[in-house]
Amino acid sequence: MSINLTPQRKAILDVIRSAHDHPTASDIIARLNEHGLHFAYGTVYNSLRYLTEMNLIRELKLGDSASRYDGNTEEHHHVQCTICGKVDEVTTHPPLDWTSQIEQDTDYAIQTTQIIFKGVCPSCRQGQSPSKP
Amino acid sequence: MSINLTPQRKAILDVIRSAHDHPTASDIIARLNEHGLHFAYGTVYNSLRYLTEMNLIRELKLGDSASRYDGNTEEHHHVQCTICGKVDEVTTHPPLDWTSQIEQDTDYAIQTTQIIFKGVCPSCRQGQSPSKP
DNA sequence: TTTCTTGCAAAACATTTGCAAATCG
DNA sequence: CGATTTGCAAATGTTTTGCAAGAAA
Repeated sequence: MSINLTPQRKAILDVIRSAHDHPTASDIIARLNEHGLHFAYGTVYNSLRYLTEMNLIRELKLGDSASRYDGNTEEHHHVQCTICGKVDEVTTHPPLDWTSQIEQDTDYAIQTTQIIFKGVCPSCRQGQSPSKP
Repeated sequence: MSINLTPQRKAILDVIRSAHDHPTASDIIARLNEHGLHFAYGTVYNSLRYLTEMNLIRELKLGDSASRYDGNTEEHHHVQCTICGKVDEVTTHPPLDWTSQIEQDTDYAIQTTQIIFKGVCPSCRQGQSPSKP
């Protein structure tokens, strides 16, 4: 079963790949609209599911109400600013024996590890009133 | 400001504390009903928010549609079975220098780390009928 | 044709909110 | 009294679904 990139799917994939942030479905629809493209909500969500299943994008569920989508399909993690909500990538990986350690402790056969850091990003940190412990 | 445990909040807290799983709001309402308690949805959600803010429980957003609630407020992580959906605790912590490593790499001031493992639990691995989460 | 995809609207679902009534100190 | 909390219903926001029409193989 090969990949069938319809014009809608291609346009959505392009939006995600050219995004520097991690857009939600609404973000994606807004950006499509800016380009004069008006797809139905159902089509956008169908396409996002299809692209995710085909491993062309990744769906990020960071605990906000809406899923975000990431054009980077390599294994990596994320850090989200608790002030502005921005999401950045984390390419540092946990120690190699970490997963087997968890498998020993939990008796689960671990398939994936999802790590989400929350903190304050550089620009929000600069905007803060200076307070030191 | 001290903690104001109304009968509703106390009943909800009791359900969460006596649960061995990690119940969702609907689970909690169902268990309250079994005890003859019928609170309004709004009240349950208000109470869950209050209890979370008071640090008596923790809200878990594991990427499912509904939040789960955890009576264990100590720092720990979670592993979820990809077959039956069961959630277990992970008490193993990442290396101590892990957070500062991430701070160096990302330039964020890290506040919290949330780690979610996904895998197959012992009973589902054995092919047994999966226990209800 | 047969299969897949789109568009649209409605439905599903978890959660929040507005407001009046009840409660409590 | 004044502040908080409850109950109810309606609203919100995200995502899914049913179905007819359209496109493609």
